[in-house]
Amino acid sequence: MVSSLTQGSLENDINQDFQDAIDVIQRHSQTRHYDTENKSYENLESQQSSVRHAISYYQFTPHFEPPGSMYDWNESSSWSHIVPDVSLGPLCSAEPSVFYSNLPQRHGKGRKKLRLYEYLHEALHDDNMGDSIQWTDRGSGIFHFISKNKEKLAECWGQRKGNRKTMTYQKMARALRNYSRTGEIVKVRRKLTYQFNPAILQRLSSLSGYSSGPSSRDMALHQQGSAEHVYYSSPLPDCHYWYGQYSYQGEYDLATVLTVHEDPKIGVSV
DNA sequence: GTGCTCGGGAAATTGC
DNA sequence: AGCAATTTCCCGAGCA
Repeated sequence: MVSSLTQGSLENDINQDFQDAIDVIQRHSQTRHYDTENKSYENLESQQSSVRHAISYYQFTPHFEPPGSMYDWNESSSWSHIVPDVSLGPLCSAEPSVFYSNLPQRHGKGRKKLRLYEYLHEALHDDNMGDSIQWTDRGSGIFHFISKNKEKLAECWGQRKGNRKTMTYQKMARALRNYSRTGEIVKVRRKLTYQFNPAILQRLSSLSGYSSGPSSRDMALHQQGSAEHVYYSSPLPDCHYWYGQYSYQGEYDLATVLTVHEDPKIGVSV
């Protein structure tokens, strides 16, 4: 569904912005090499045991409403609009992110504002934010905030946006809850844990050059627990499948999440 | 009871 | 001016 939704209009819409994004990405790739895989490995390793315990948390809101008409998955916001203001205060500048600082400022007309979910995706690939936000399962777009430092990330977000008052995790979480209405990000029934919509994740990952596919560690983890896996076959790929999990599955099996992204039939084209 | 997290209503703010 | 996307404040609920 998303494949057909995204392809046509996306190509038309992105054009110049996408070219800009490529420029940004190229600059980025020249200036920094991310060890996100390793971070992901460590994270997964540390959480491997907790993952099993976590499964019981994954009881999704039965009243969750798929975006449907509310959210247009054709949305093709450019990546270049996430260019930082480079006006980060002491908190963030104290731990400068090359990712941010090397990006050019582009505030031309038609540039959309930086969205929170885009910032979070950036932060997930920012080593400096590794103590605030981490992937729980990168391939599935599940991430969690670190309780101890979640306020730091929130403050950076607030500074990035140039808010008058200090952003707090509570306020940022309120914005995240709004996403569950529109579908960009949904809350996972686990403490401080959220999940990107796969289509959004795929788009962000593609545009930023980060693979959203399962890492070898993911695969290893997957194989390790393969006996426990339940392979849900859904005739509806990507979004429908994703929403199906949230809407209809009584219990969320993390193994399913690890599985679904390995199914080539359930690809999300961008 | 307390602290933390979560969920959501509602008004205000900001940028396009 | 209208709208989208938050931001801000607030209240209540559940849990350890």
